[in-house]
Amino acid sequence: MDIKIVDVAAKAGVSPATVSRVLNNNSNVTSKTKDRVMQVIHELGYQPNAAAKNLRSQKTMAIGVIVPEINNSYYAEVIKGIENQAYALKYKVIICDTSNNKEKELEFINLLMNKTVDCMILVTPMMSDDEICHWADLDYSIGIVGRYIEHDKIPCVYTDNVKFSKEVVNHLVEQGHREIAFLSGYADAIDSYERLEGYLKGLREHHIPFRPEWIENGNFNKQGGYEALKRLVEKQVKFTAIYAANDEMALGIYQACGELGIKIPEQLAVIGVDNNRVSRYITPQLSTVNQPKNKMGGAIVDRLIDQLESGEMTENRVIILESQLIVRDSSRNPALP
Amino acid sequence: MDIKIVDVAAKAGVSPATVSRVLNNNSNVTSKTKDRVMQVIHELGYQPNAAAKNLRSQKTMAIGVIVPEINNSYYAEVIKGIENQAYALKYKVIICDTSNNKEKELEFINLLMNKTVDCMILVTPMMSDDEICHWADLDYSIGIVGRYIEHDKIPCVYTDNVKFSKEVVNHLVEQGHREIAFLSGYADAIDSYERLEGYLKGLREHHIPFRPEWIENGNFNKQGGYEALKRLVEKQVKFTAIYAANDEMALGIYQACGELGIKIPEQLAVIGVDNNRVSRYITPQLSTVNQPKNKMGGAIVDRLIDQLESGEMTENRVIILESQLIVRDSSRNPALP
DNA sequence: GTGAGTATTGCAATCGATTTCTTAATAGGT
DNA sequence: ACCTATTAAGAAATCGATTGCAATACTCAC
Repeated sequence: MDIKIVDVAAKAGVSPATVSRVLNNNSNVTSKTKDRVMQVIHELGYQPNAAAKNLRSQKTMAIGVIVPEINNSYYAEVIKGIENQAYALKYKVIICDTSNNKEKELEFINLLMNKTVDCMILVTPMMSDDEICHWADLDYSIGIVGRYIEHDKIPCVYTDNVKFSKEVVNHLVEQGHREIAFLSGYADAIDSYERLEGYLKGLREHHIPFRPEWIENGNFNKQGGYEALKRLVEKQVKFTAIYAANDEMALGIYQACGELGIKIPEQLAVIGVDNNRVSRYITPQLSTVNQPKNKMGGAIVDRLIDQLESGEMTENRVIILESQLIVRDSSRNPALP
Repeated sequence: MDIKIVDVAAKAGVSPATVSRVLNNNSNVTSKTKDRVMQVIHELGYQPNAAAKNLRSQKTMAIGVIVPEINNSYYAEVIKGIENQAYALKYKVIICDTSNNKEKELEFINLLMNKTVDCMILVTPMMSDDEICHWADLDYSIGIVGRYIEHDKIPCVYTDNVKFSKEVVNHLVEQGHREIAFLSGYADAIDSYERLEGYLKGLREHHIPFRPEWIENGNFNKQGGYEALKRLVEKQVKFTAIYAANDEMALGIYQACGELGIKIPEQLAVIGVDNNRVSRYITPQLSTVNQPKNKMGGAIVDRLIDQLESGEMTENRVIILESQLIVRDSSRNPALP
């Protein structure tokens, strides 16, 4: 049915080898035969069979990407960056959405690494460092977005959670707050841990004694944020500001405050992380931290492909990109000038 | 380096053919040898080489998906539905983001259809019907999301743009409006055309004479919506309600109204399409039309794979899913009970 | 015009799994 | 116990492109 390289070869009066050479490296082919072959290729609309090509050349020109939720805007933006750079480098992108399911994640990794893709990008906050190192030890070519991994062979691109979390605390203190609650995400996600760490360091830098009742968990989703705030209020915890480990939970906080009649930012300052689309449109506008998501995606692709094609470790294994505190109404003290 | 089927065969004391049979159809293998082979497979951690498998079996178990913007929530949700169903049917998903670039789109289609994927899903409002039919005539196995195509071989899943647009107009009329503007998207997008058609039919049903100055173009993006509203006001067009062909443009309308001091919904009723995440959070809450995006993605996968594996056309080539008018504050007449 | 050297091109092996065709082994019936 | 029917397993061809090696054609100098 389909047209094969032998068909092209026959019609052009050359051998399949020559056709292949025309299509690939082009080394040592007369421009006359080259033209003739190209002519036939266009006439017949020939396209090389990818499966055969992959098998023989041991390359697929494909990158696998594993994300927890493709419809979450953070991951969608990272993927966008990956897509763009992959396209520029002539790679295809296979996306695997794990729905936050770790089983699925492992399954995908196994599925893809058998010559389905040349390398993989993990954008997963759930998997442990050890597990990730394990894959790399098996000579799987992988890159990580959003966290740091201590392993020679694994390029990482991320923003410094600890650093920006300290900045968040700093900002809240500047606005006059001394009682600052923290709303964490999944307990086993690396981001939760690091943002908590930054929060604690921030408190310490301002000599604010930490109180355990300030910390609640909201599992990174809106419902979790809503419930967490209600718990805090019910337990009569005293706090004038709250740092949510992502914007999604901050939305839940807004909802709970609405129901409880708590005014933002007058009675409670709120700040999130992610710079979700919604954060700019909600009232009052939500302060947040913006991460260069597109750039992170692009950078990891660059690094991985470079490593893949050069066959050796790239110079800058670890790339830390700057994130940016975006102060909006939800955390601004109206009493200050 | 990697473990191959012959290695497994050797260690298990059988032929490669037997190992293959154990892994695939399992027809005619003693449970004793089967167990032994499985044992060895696990010991060695053998995974079949996908490239070889694809070449020999002429199948890739992969679906290509072409979308204009992966970070647009509408497409992200459709993709999520595709991903889930593909996973259930053991297919992989290759995503191609065209950034609304038609050249790129054609390039991707050619790239993928050469045994890189078994079939493709186009979620593209830009390509013409003729072009799409052209691919199908070349025996490319494709499915369409979001529009109807007149072609035997192409399964389509969509919501009825005309129908819900009439409902939108109907709703606005019920709220007391007779002067209703329409904000279109790209002129060459099928959605723009059909929503306009529904809008016009809606006006006619209510015997409202149509005025050409009511129609503006906003290219489906926020900036376009912003500029379009300003143009309408500048031209002193009279209208008390506006139907934006998507929520994104409605956001632009909100911004323009804010600057011009136009109150929503008191002075202008606004309604969009898409049920964007933002629409629920913006003030006033934006009325919109919700499409079952996940379901659309899942349905097209079902249909395509069914067709692919049965080898014949599925019964329900055309699937029309119900969309749902979501009335919120932006279009509710405060004077009505 | 001849020979050395290089530029083109073809032949055939190869990538790793699947599958058809055979052969060997087992089961079943009388 | 013997012959047939059926099942289990192996040998080898196959999918379609790439590539090392061999062969031929061509160029140029003397």
